Amino acid sequence: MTLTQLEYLLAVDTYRHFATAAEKCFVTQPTLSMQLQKLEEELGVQVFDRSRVPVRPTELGKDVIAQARVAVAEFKKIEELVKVQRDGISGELRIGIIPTLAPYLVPLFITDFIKKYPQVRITIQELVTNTIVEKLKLELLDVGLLVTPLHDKTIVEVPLFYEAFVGYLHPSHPLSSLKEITAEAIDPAELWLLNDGHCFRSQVLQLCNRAKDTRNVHLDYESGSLETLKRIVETQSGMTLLPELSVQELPADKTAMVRPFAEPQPLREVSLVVHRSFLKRKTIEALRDEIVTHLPQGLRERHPVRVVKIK
Amino acid sequence: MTLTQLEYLLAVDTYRHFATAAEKCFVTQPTLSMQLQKLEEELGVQVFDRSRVPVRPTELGKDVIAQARVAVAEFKKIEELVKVQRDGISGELRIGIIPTLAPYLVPLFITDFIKKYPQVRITIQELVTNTIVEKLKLELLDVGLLVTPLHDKTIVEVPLFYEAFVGYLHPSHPLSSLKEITAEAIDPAELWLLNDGHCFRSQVLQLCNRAKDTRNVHLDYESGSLETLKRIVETQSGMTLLPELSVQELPADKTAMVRPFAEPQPLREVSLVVHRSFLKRKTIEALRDEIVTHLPQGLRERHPVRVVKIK
DNA sequence: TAAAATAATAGATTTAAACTATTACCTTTA
DNA sequence: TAAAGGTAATAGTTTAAATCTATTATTTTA
Repeated sequence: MTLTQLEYLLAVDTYRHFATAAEKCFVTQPTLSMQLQKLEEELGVQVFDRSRVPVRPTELGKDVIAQARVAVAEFKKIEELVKVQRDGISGELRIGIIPTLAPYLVPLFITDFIKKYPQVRITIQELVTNTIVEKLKLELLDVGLLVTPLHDKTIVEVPLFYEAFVGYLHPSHPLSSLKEITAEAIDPAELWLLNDGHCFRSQVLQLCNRAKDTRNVHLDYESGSLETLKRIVETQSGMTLLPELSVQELPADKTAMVRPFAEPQPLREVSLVVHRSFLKRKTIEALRDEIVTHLPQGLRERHPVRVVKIK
Repeated sequence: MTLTQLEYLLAVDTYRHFATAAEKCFVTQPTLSMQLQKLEEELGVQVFDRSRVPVRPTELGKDVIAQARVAVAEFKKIEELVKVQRDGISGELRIGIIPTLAPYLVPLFITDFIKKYPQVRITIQELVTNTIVEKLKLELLDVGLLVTPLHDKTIVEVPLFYEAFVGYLHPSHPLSSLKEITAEAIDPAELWLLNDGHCFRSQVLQLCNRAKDTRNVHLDYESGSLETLKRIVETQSGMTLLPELSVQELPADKTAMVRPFAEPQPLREVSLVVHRSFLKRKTIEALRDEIVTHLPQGLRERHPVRVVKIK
């Protein structure tokens, strides 16, 4: 059994396709096939069921793959150790972040982070929660920024801050006359909502005591970005709920459309999450510190009161 | 970096000698030397300081070695996983056990264990606590049976039972007239003791409130085995302290020389200990179960009251 | 200072990993 | 139902690298 064989094994598990896996490993498909056969022969078990398309692990194969991921991760930490010692914080950092956080959180810290750690190459992908979790498990991402808790044992959550929900209302909306709003006063049926799949959607519905998904809320139109929702409220009518960070830098006329919730404000827990293998630890710790120090004062100091849980 | 290279690395760390390490890896010394050089070159750091005899790790090398041990252990678990699935509990099990426990504990479970798990090849070594701990760290032992706590973060302790101390007195001894003895009544200066290095010695001294080591107790003669101490008390005079298991199967005339402590009896915590890498998990769990089920009734059900800590 | 011990180096040999080309075996589709 | 396309295995060759034996360079010990 060699380290290379395990890497081929993990690649096949990740891509579920021999040729693709081989390409990602920079070898040809027969090379990968043969090494996998040798590995299976040595272990005395079939790891993949090749009779199905796409290939998939056997039952025992799943355990082997899981342990192989642990072993290979521990292996990589040896190189990491030496690298951090020699070059300081450096290397590639692949971040996955949910779309309702990205446009407001990333600008806060990104330039200073790049200035402080010029040796780090950052990749940022806007993805929904489920995709981030999957990619973390396959080691296609190093770290995720999203809303927790996830209730996933293979993922480690590091809470960063607790973000309030706020109302965003057209001046014509009945609740617009109030200084503060409450969950009870909101009719979920008249809320502009994000597409299904965004965790912010389910958080909002849950906040309004509508655990189950709802059809014909307002219209069939459902947006993929908070900015679209804001634009609709601004130029048309109705209301929507937004996360606090998205209304930080509004011009005065638009700030007038924001209504905070009455205390205790509903909050969502925003966390940095990593796979429990804890690769690139130092770099990720640097990222966490950099995000936290760049948060608006109010957010950094807030304690969790009523946190909206997803699902 | 290959798995083989790491194994060479660990072997050199374990034996601190290239030729010996090479032999244990079943390769020649030049092979091992070259692979280690390649590894060091690839990592870009010197792992061993060869200018000293015997060779020793550099500061950074120590970290590399520690992480390499973790990685290689996780690697081995892949094979273990498959093996347990295929063959059930099997393979080699190297047990280290302290001399004050071995002759009384091993006979209790060993034959039934061998009968139940014929696929397991057992090796038992009688060693003092420190040696067992060192060998566990170097993976020269799989499991230790000794008295805890050890206060060592790399070792995991699984308490098995709480064993009482008892007095063993020559009929002529003044305390012999009493039914029970107490620590306060014992003069440590007139106790027959084991050699220095045995944890039972320090436990007994601690029990009698003599934390520091004492010279000229009784005589210069200090025994290496409890059986010798017993024989001295039986045929000569004086007293000694013994662990409970060592007086389980005595003939009537000798049982008469045993005096238990008054409640609360002083107890020592006997544990199964393993390295935190948790190799051979299933086999070791089987061992633990087998030991516990073969304990004398009284021992198995006893709760810890006053436990004598070592050092 | 000579002998012994230890690790590094040189060069040859063996082993095995990787490549190209092709085949076998599915599934999909025309 | 045959043809096309996709997928992994197999065959044979080349390339790379791990290991071996023999020897040298250095340090330690007697």
